[in-house]
This record gives sequence, structure tokens and C-alpha cells, in this order.
Amino acid sequence: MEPRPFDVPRYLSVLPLFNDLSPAELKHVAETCVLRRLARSDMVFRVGEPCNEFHVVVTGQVKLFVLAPTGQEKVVELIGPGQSFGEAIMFANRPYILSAQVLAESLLLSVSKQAVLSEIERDHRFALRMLAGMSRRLHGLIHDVEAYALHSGLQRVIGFLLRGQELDDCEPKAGMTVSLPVSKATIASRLSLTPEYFSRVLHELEAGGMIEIDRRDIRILDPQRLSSYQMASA
Amino acid sequence: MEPRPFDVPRYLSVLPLFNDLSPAELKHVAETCVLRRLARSDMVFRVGEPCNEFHVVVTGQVKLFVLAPTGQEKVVELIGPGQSFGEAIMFANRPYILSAQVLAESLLLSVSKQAVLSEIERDHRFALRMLAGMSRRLHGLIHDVEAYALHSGLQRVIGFLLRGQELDDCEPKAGMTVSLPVSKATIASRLSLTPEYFSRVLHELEAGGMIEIDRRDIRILDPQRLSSYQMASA
DNA sequence: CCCCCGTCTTGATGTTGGTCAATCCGACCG
DNA sequence: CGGTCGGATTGACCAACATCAAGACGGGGG
Repeated sequence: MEPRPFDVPRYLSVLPLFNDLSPAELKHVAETCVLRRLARSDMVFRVGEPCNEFHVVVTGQVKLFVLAPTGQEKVVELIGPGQSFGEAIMFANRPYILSAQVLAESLLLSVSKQAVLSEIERDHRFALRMLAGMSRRLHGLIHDVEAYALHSGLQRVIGFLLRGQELDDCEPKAGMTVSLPVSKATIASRLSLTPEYFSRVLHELEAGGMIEIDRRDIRILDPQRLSSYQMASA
Repeated sequence: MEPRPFDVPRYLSVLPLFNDLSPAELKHVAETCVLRRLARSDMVFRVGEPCNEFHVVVTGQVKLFVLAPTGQEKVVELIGPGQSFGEAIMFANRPYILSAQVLAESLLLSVSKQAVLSEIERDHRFALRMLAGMSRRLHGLIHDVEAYALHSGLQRVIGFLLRGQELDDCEPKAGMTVSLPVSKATIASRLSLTPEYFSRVLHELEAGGMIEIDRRDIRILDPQRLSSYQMASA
């Protein structure tokens, strides 16, 4: 595919973080951005590297993960189109504590730390938006910690199916279908399960008539029973 | 004990967050602060309440936790003197997602959201310090997630003993002693273990001659073997 | 059309860590 | 000094989930 012209300022203006910058400011920020096309399995950054920018996924999928010395990996977060990552780590002035890898051909927009700092200096409301973004991210992590500590594997899977990935108010109405953006093994790691166990749980739910599995599409047949099943297995 | 006069501006100036405010600014922030003395088991705030301030522990201990519908609780973080909590949640404009309870008679200083906002407006470097603080907190949480997912209970206990609670560069030299600030059940919950299992692990380490347990003091006898034991149980 | 490879599934078996219940210990208190 | 109370320990048992090892499915390429 040709690297056709891509209107960076226009794209930026759509992001919540930048959505009320003036055209001049947008242009200024856009000038410091780097647009990159990455292939599946390319690394965006690795643990230990210095961190001088953050990234926005324009199209594609990225996974953030940590690696145990044994080689076992834990997916901490999955990032899809329109989402950003790396901002949180940028402000600590420390190297990355996790690695980012592209899961499918992706278009990434990287915004330099300098641009962010000077924008904060210019407009304190930008700082507030930055803070709100990090706050939301922290919420998400606390939610995860809660799930790991307090919910069983079965409960985490149901929670994932019903609330997608922390997505907003997508009412869990019967018949809706969740499309896994990545391999089941990756989702399993995200939920802190083995691929085998994840598969078992999914098929148990299918046997119970609550969902229907078709490749990477999972159709929610009975949300009520699903969520009551979640409560029951406390 | 008498509520003797307490020099709020002077105390604020010691905190990293406020440590280069001018005397006038300090005075301004201090005026919006509330100083509270709380008794053991008092709640600072609960899940669901609106969040319009953050808190600094002057003396005492506070635990941040979430509660499962079954009543089981998970301690997410323990906060000691000089540390703050609640800033992270303040910027999302959402209610608290966890509860805070005092574990021992404590003196808390609460800083209003308004004061923080106006300070950010006045000095963008203050915003940067706020961002750095949240960034560090996020680091901590990611570290926890990593530990829960990738390390066994035994490994988490050893990690806790060696690095205290994410404390800086306190070299783990033989003979040093770790004093648990709170009950073992609370520490266990912080590590996502049951009190019973935590006890077993501790006594297993003692049987191995690596530590010595005396009430809430744990003496590290052999840091090397401890940390190699940690690697081995991968 | 067939083969090949990555992903997913399934079964048999093992282990970590949870549960329940019974003490036990030390601290405080009259 | 005896009683009581909360935290801590211990033991016997059990469940959730991991591991290991085969296969099955499915899609893309020759």
C-alpha cells in the first residue's frame, strides 16, 4: 500500500486529547510528530529503552506486555485504533517498564515529549486533559487488579465478554457479537489465563447455551444468564 | 492528645509535590487544607463517593482497598507517613473506585481539588510534578500486575521482604530487619494471598534459615539465598 | 486438491494455593 | 493471676487452574 498523504493535524484534532487546539497549535504539534507504518510483530519499544514520546494507534493493534525471565509473557493492555499509549510512562523520566509490539499491520503516530511539554506550558487545560487521561488509565489498572484478586477465571472471561475491553456503554443486549481483535492466546494472557483454560471456559459457556463461538466471533445469546452465572461463581 | 498547633505551610513545603512553592503560594494552598485526626478503623472515603480532594498521611497508616460483593477485600495499596493518595482519582471527574480506611490513629491533611487546579493554572511546573507523581503510581501498579500474573506466592513474599514496599535503594544487606507496619492479614491481602498461606510461606522461609520471625519484625538473615530461592521457584 | 503451519481444542494429570476448623499465643484488664 | 479477645498458626482436605502431550481444524500456497 502506498504511503499516501495523511492529514496529521486533521487526525489529531479528532483525538480527545487535542480536540480544542487552535489550527496553529495543531500545526505546531503535528510538525513534531512522526507517522510510521509497522508490520505485524514489529516492536514499537522495549523494556529499558528511554522514553521520549508517546504513541497513537491510527489503524491496527498493539499489545503492551511484560516478560518473565522464563520467557513467559503477560499482556498488560491491548491498544486499538484511536487509543494512545506510553504517555503514562513518559512523565516519570524513567525507561520503559514494558514492551510494545504490533499485532497487525499498523499505522502509528508518535508525538514527542517536547511537543507535549511545550503545549502544557502554553495551555494549562492541556495539562488537565493529560491528567484526566492518566487518571482513566489508572482506573483501568485498578479494575484489573481487582479482577485478578477477587474474581475467578470464569468471572473474568464473562466480564470481558460483557464489557468488551472496558468500552463504554455498549448495552449487553442479546444477539450482539464480540469480535476478538487478536488471537485467543493473546486475550487469554490479557486475562491472566492459559490459552487452554480460556478455551475450556469459553466452550463451557457455549455448552451452557449462553454464547456461540464461531472462529473469532462470539455471539452473546443470553446476557442475563451470563451475568447471573458470573455472580453465582463467587 | 491535644490538637496542638501544626504548621501546615511548613509541612507542605517538605513534600516533593510542593517543595518549590513560594511562601505566599504555600500559604494560599494551606488555607484550603483540612487537617483531620482519625482513629483506627475510621473511613476516609468509600467507593462511590464524589472526589474533591486528595490526602496526605502526616502520621499513621491508611489502606486503600476494594470490596467484593461477597465481603472479601483486596488491599490495593498501603499508605504511610509522607505519602499521598487520591490524587489519581481526582482528575477523572468520577466517584472513588476504592475505599480508604485508617489502620492506626492518623493525622491526615486533605488538599482541595480547587487548590490543586488553581495552582496548576498558576504554574505549569506544578502540573508536571503532578503528572510525574501519577506516572510513578502507574509504574507501581504495573509492577503489581506483573507480580500477580508472573510470580508465585512465594516469589511475591520474597520480593516484598527484599524490596519492602517498592522503597528505594535500601540495600538488602544481611541482618537488616523489616518491620511490618500493619497486621499480617493486611499484608497478605496486599500480596493477594490468604493469611494462612502467607503464614505458611513465612515459616517455610524461617525453616530454611533465610529469615527469622519475631512478632511483626522479620530479620533478613541471608539475602543472597533468599533472592536465588526466588529465581529458582520460577 | 493437497499439504503445511499456526491456532485452537481436548484429555490426563499435577500443583499451587484456598477453605474450614481447631488451637495457640501474647496483650490487655480486672 | 485467670479470663478474654484478636491475631497468628497448623493441619486435613479440596478446587481452580496449570502443564504436557496429542490431535483437530482451517486457511493459504503451490
